[in-house]
Amino acid sequence: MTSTVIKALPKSASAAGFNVSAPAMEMRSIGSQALAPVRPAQLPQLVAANTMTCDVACTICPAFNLLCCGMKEGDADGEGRPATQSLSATVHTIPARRLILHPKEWSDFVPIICSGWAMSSVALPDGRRQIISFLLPGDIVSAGSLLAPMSGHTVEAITEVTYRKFKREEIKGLMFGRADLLEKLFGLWNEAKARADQLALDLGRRRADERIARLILRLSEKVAKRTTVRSQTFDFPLRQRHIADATGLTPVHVSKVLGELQRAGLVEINSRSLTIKNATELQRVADWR
Amino acid sequence: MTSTVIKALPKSASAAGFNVSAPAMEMRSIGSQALAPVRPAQLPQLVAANTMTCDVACTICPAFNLLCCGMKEGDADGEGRPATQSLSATVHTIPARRLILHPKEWSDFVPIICSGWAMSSVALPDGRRQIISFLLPGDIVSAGSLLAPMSGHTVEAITEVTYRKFKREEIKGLMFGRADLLEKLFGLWNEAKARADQLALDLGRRRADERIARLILRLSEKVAKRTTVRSQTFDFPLRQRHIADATGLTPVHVSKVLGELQRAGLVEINSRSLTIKNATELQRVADWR
DNA sequence: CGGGCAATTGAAATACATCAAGGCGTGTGG
DNA sequence: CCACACGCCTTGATGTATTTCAATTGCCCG
Repeated sequence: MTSTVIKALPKSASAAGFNVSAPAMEMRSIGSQALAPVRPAQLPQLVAANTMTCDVACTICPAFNLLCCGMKEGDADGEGRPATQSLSATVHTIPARRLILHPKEWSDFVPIICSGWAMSSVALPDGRRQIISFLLPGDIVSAGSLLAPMSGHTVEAITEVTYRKFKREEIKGLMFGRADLLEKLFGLWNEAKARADQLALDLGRRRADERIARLILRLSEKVAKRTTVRSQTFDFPLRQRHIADATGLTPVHVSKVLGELQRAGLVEINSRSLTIKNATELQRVADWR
Repeated sequence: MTSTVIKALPKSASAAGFNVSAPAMEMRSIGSQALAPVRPAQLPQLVAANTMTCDVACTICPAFNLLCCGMKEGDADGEGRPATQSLSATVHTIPARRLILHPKEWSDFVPIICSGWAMSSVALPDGRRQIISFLLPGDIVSAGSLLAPMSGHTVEAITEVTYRKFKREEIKGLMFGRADLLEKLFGLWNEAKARADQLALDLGRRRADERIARLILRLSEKVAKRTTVRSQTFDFPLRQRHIADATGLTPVHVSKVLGELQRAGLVEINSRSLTIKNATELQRVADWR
């Protein structure tokens, strides 16, 4: 695992890569040039479908909104705090299936996904586990972990993943006293809680096909938020085991239900990519909204 | 529904009643005497098993910890803010089965349970629903709702319930800038999220008997925190329908499993009260901790 | 005293899990 | 380059947990 320390999170630094698909990605040392204004226009033009430019990713990224944009807009209350400039992060790249956060670890760091897919789950000693959320570029690994080390969760890379680790204490120091940043944080919290509650509703009260269809639609929307190009096809690196652990089902049963959905022409999955072929019907199955 | 406006939440005001059991309770106008030091010793001595004195309740009550104790301890940073004194709340008493918070309502108030049992749930249009948590005296109706109106939840009284409604804006005004209060709030929030995630794990990956046994043990601990007297028997106003909606099961099936648990001599339920007769075995069934 | 909610119980249906076998793709070591 | 192992997916047969349906009882409350 490589690791590079960078200073702050300037707009240009995000050029270090936020893309949804997970290509073999190299670490770039962006420490020294961090403040040089690299414009997106100067970057390689690979804005293909389902590939996220840094612009879009940073718009979504809570870290960016909380820590950077918030910074600029926050000028209202006057002070150019030194804390702002000293916010540091280390960048890490890890292969698929590696852990980003161990369930027992009480880390002083807050990881934020930069590229690739990860998952956050809770598990029983006997191996049964429940995936709480899938993490895509721009996602904070558990909003709650921002201000207090919360554990019991396992965070694992699904594809190769690049992420930044911020020091919790620095973030806290920055946020306290900034009402606007706190407001944004509360927004994130409430979203996370609302999703958790919806998950409980799904697991407790919906049947297998509903759950799976809903998972697909949720992921589809989540991916869509991270891309400029609308498309019914997107990268889908999940194994059926992941779908099973997210929906509280068995891999075998997931295979059967997924097979039905495909035979019915609602979706199509091949070579790690998913296409929604009949959105309205899929939404009907999912009892969407 | 009666309603009385009181000022602040002084230690003595909690004498207005925090008890776990839900007797027919009358509103007491505590507005004018709020600041008179009514000592618990002067109250009727009904400290029976499972009856909570205001002392214990206030120790537990997040509102009290956040808004009152925090107040006193917070003297470290010097200022005696006027906001502190102007924190107001209305007290309400409602019968069983009445709603405290409507799913679509975007309320400007934060309710806190003072007596009785309530439940917080999310529901589907077709009537299926999932109980997210049971609320006992001292519980804030959703920690997240403290700082942003979060809805989609239905909060319903199970027994007759007394609760206070605080103005969100006042609470926010009080909390911002008080690092110690914010820390406590984060703690509450993280607890809530952790419970929600455990709930998802239970619903997704445990079987009926485990879920029910765990619910009983959780409630037992929750009640125990609110009483001074240790006892294996406690008030249990839940209908099997509530257990079903909390565990993602059917009332019929709850009846069967509960019947087995009772026939096996693990628990006993009669006349709205529950006794854990074989804790160790119940914990084994529950796969506890 | 009657009506409605709550709980119990049994029989039948069904949704999902488990078990088992085979195919397919992919990486790996000979 | 091939053989092989391994993980992943599929499919069918079988088992089981849970739901649904239905009938009965008790109880509380008007």
